[in-house]
Amino acid sequence: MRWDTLDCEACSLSRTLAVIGDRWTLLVLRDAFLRVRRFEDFQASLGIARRVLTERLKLLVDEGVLKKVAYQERPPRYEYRLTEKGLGLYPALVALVHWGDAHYAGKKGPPLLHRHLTCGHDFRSVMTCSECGEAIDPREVKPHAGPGAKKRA
Amino acid sequence: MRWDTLDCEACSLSRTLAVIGDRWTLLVLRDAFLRVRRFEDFQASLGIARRVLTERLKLLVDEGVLKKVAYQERPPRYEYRLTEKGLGLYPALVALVHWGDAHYAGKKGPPLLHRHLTCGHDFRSVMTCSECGEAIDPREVKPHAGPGAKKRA
DNA sequence: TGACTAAGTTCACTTTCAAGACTTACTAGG
DNA sequence: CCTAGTAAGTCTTGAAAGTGAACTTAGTCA
Repeated sequence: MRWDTLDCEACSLSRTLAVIGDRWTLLVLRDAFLRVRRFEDFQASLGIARRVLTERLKLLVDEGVLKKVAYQERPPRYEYRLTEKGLGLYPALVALVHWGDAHYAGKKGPPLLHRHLTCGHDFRSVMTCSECGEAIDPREVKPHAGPGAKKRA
Repeated sequence: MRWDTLDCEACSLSRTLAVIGDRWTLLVLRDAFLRVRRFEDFQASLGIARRVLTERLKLLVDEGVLKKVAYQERPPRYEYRLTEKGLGLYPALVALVHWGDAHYAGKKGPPLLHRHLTCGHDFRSVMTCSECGEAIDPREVKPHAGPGAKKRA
């Protein structure tokens, strides 16, 4: 299988990675969640090749994860903002950050904390079941084929 | 910044991506969660270059996400199993899958469903606050510097 | 008209990946 | 002892992606 055919796989993870799985894309999204919006600001924060940044932003816009919005008309200047679809990636992003906190924080502790404004505390993400509200233990999950599964011969 | 210096960044997402951000790694982990264990089985499922698979498995073992265990002694044969650290990636993985379900499932629906054995239902993941138990809305989160933040000049 | 800014695009080189073949280690069985 | 088989790699070549820096474009403003 080739990386550039991931979007054709009957697998939601493959299709997701077709959009956000290239190098730097999740870090671009991290910055978008930290309210970075302009090309130069993404570039300054990440320090990556400008062509790579251009390509990542374009794909995210094409897939509706970010939207390119004019913030000035004379001359026309653009910024990139998260869409609802893009906001939907937040749980995955925060879960990755918290996993990194748990395993790679170092002696000083995590570099970034997340304050839940609703209750006023710094939080860790807990993944719960949409049906019963319990925290999910991967040992208590059984994957099974859904309607979009590839047919077995 | 170069991709191969991500682990040196004062950012948990960077450090996480240093471990799981290369091509195919999350798909290797997907298969591990689906109980694929042997090299040939990963290779058959993914269809990727054998050298790439070797490298991905090695890094995951080196970082303690998978463990390489002998399942036979004569001749010695190995399989790769998730560790507790590896199980900790489950929330992020499932969040990515459910995001893909929401946006790329197609007409038939998602290819794979997840049955929560505790309550007997297929579930979607809901990320909640560890402190108050409410579902997290990214608009109600404020990131702020933690103890491991890089010092400002 | 020249300087400036933002947002790209281009170039030469390096690194990573794809595809397939090949190698190694260690049997089991004749 | 030899051969065939299996699992898990390693190697080679060509293609694709990424790096780092310079350059270009568009549209101002003074």
